[in-house]
Amino acid sequence: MAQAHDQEIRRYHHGDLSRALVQAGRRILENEGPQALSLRAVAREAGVSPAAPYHHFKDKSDLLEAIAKEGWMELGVAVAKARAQAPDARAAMTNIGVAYVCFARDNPALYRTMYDAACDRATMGDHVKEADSGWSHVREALIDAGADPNDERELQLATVGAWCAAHGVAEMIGFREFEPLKAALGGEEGFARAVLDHVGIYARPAPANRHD
Amino acid sequence: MAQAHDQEIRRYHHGDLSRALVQAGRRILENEGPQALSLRAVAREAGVSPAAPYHHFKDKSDLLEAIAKEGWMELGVAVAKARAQAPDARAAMTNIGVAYVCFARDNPALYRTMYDAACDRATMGDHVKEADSGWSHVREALIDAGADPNDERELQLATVGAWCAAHGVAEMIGFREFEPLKAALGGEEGFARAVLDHVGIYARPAPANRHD
DNA sequence: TGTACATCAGTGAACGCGCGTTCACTGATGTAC
DNA sequence: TGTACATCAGTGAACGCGCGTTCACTGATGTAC
Repeated sequence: MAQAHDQEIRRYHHGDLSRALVQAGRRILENEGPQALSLRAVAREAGVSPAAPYHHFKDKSDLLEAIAKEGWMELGVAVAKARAQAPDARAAMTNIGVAYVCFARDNPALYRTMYDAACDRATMGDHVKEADSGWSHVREALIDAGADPNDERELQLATVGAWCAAHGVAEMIGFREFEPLKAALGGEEGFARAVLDHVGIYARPAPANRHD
Repeated sequence: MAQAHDQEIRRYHHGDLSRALVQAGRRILENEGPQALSLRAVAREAGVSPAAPYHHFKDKSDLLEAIAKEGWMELGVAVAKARAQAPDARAAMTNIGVAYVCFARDNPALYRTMYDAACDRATMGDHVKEADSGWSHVREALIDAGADPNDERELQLATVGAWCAAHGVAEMIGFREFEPLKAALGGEEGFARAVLDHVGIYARPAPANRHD
């Protein structure tokens, strides 16, 4: 029982099929793209009958949500790491933006699935509210960078703005027409940094110290 | 023959099926969303057999491209109008951004289809290069607003930045978690304006007049 | 002006496909006694 | 420690569905003579 996770031999009872299905789904996303992500394909990839997933997920979209959720968590980790490694508060914002874009670039199908699920439900999901989520890291980084923590509206606006900019760049970065510009700016990361920096995802200083 | 376009009576030869199919597709998008947009559904909606579209489009994706192209053209028109109506160059940028976001909000399924087609091909398409495209209007509006027309890299960067910001806002604006903020900012248009303004989609002044 | 005919733009039936989901089932597991 | 049994987590066959695409066809059109 305890060693079930690591064994390659198939047994009738899988051990942790729920997790295996999510991983299989991610493998399909990576190898074949979002349009190949069917329930049957996931079951097939996990080496299990088409009916098996129904013991773990209500229906197809329930499984997709689980996959998306894992994506949001990993995005949160990437953002947290980028933030932690920044030398100062302003650099933290840039780093976060670049990390966000790189996550989307490195996991394009997963990223697409995450947003598709969000769009279908018209909500980003509960994950944004959790501590350690990408969203809350952006928010805190903005405070670190001088945003007024007492001006809730301003803070929300800044968070949304930074998020939108990063999302926009994430979706544009793959387009061929930007190849020359990317090359001129030192690759995709340089491109992302330059665009985000140009647009300006940083905090506006709080009113008190605005006259700088 | 001449009056064929306006007649309701169905004749064996349709007259302008190509155009009718694009319109049917848009009707489906509006009423049932992107996932309902199958070739068969479009033919059905146009009142024609499933094989008929093949006389006008190579395959399904060819039809989708035609629908997307119409979307890009209309987006260009909306952007042009917003730009033309602005009192000054800076306001033009904001107006363009808001118009972009409103277009996406008012035609969500079409907008999605436009970007999906673009992502599949990894290119935004030739439309961006045309005069009167949304893209070229943004570029020109940035020059009007003080961007250095001789600094091509800077100009491209500014255009990409503004476009990314607008796209980001367009995709975020539907999420429920922003309802309170939208309400506080006077609705969706106010929200879009505030976020775009906060992020800053404007031109950086050319070096010559940078010390303002 | 009339007719023969090539071409065009439809039809409708059929193809094979993969999908999500359900169902009755069965093998494996763990627990109560 | 052994056994009976409830429960759990699988199987595999089947359902109906809508899809993209192809095919031989036919009705309508327009043009050459």
